[in-house]
Amino acid sequence: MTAKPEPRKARPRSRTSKNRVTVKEVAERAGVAMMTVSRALRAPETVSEGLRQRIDAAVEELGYVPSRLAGALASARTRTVPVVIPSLSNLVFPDIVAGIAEVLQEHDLQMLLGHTGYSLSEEEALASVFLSWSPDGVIIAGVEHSKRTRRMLEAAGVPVVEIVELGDDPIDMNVGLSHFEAGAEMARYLMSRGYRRIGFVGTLIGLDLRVGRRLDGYRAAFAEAGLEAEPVVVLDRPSTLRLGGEAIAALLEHHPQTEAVFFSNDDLAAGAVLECHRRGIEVPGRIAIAGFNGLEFGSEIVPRLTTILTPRYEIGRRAAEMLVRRLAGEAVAETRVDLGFRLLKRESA
Amino acid sequence: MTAKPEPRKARPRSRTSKNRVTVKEVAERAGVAMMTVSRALRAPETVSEGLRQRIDAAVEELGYVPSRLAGALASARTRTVPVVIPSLSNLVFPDIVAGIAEVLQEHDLQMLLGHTGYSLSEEEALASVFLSWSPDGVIIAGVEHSKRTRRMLEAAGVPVVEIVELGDDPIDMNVGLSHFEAGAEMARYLMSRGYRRIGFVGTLIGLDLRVGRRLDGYRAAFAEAGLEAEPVVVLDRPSTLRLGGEAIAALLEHHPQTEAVFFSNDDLAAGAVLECHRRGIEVPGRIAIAGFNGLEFGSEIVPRLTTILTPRYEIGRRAAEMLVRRLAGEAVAETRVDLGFRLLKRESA
DNA sequence: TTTGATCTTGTTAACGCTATCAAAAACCTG
DNA sequence: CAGGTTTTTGATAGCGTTAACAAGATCAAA
Repeated sequence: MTAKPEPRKARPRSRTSKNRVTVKEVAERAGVAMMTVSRALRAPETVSEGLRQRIDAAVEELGYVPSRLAGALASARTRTVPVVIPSLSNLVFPDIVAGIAEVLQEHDLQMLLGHTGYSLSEEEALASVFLSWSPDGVIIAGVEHSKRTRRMLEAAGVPVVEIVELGDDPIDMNVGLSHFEAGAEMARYLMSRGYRRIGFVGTLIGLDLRVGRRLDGYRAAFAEAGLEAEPVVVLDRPSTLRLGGEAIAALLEHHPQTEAVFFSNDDLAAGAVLECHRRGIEVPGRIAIAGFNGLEFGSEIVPRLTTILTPRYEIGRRAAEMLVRRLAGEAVAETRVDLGFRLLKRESA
Repeated sequence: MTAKPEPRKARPRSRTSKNRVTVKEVAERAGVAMMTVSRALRAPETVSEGLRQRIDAAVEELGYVPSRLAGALASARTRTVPVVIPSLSNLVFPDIVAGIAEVLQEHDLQMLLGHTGYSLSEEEALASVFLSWSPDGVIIAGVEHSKRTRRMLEAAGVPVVEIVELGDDPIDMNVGLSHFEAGAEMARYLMSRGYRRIGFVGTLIGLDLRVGRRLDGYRAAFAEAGLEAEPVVVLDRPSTLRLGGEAIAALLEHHPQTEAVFFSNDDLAAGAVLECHRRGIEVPGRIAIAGFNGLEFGSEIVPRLTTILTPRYEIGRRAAEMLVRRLAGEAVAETRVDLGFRLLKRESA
């Protein structure tokens, strides 16, 4: 009990997941130092022709695949950018993601996609997981997050781009459009067409606060014109065509004087148009219908959907570009980019 | 030059990405060993109440966030499952992904989503990147991959589930349905409705070999009945409603005797129905139209789309469940699961 | 009490890679 | 061709964690 025990030696063990080939083996095979192998793979031009060939051969023969895990840990760079979006089934996001993916790929950055299901707590959980992987940057939809999420993102010390919606106080960078303005614009347009009793139907679920913004803008425009926006129908389920159909049916029954309806997105609006078609209700004769987003199907149905086109792909690209520029150490002058929207005046309203 | 240089000592450096808080600091603060901190976080029940509290407090005070990178490297487990799908904009995949995500989440596994754009080489690149992150398992759409992709997946030594389509020689596990059978079933159904001149319109792009399978089955059924499937129109762009509309227009012009058309998916089919609507062409009177997948909008248009419903969500869940079971060390008896499909007989054909 | 079994805690050595810096080699230049 | 400069290559020490094992502490049974 008194004799100071000499330091124990833990015996080596084989913890290696499988018979993974490592740089060491490649180095031995090629007769060079590990470091030279590492260099030959990441910056071939810094290694002499001869060695490079020997190394490449060894890599090929051994079927060496570098462990990004180890590389990332050693270099403190993961070349990884998580993208947090609310939903995959909402066709708005694939377009955005496509834009992001394209740019990130060009710069050899790996995109990690996560969806929150429009839930703030999910978003928080996702952010936490993603950040624990030490990403090089983060792209996240929306400007409203839980306090903790915001704190984590700020503390992460990496570039963050909030997308889709423009906020007053972005965490870092922000690319999107004013959903308030878009809502107001549509309201003005509908009024300009002579409609007066104009309803609003939208899904207000969890994180999809963009809808709320559009409604706000919508109301503001009416207030300005001395009119009142009504009826306003708020749905609490994810938007589907079916839901839009049900909504228009209910609305026509309970508020028969309504002349036009602004739906919070094209899915609902198109569903309403289709429902009217089935019921033989004339659009826009009996009731005018407008949507939001400018998805493809809006231009295929009859009558074609009046809607607001959002620059989704462009938002994705721009966000990724800003991120990349920041990673390259360049200063990004404009950290808040408004990409606007376009009113598509078509036959449905 | 002669004196053997004594081993150089590289001086320590600060490579730490930022002022990251590490277990070490937490341990010091709590007055315990690093290992105890590690344990307290991963398996709290193995640490005594008192220490656990001190550790939790230290974690909280320091704002410690474990580095998964380091953890994964040390434990040779990343708790990560890449999911490789062809496309995000094809509405088929979000359903599958939702099923997968749900199960993985329950088991604390992180899903990494990647899309290939239906390109084999993209798929290969993606597989390579994902594997270099040492995932715990892989879920990948389709059963046809490049030789190298297949080799990499086999060599990875982790559970692999190929989904959507059933193959004869899966890499490991396989969940899906027979697209050949589905195509044949639709052909038989259309024939049973009395149609004889039945065309096929589909997009055959890159990796979407499922369409080819459906066509094969379709042809086989015709051959069996002593009829010939024609015309067969092969498109080389991604499916959209617009494309379906154009296709039906062209087909009616060049092959006016055609009585029915089987589209390779609902997008095309719905686009065709809408085009006919615009042109005042009766469906199915003048031309019957059938689709594939059973997406929502098929039941909202008029006439409702006759189609084949695929169990997408279920495919996702099942695939993830099999993967999880394998990770838990359980043997999975049935490694090839046929989840079938359902013919939805509606008004369009 | 003693002894063996069980539970907690700690020590050490990886995990597989790359940043850093130094040595060696190759290249100039007058 | 000496001396300086540039380019290549190499040795070492981490990156931040956890597996493996060992030692102490605690407990139960005898």
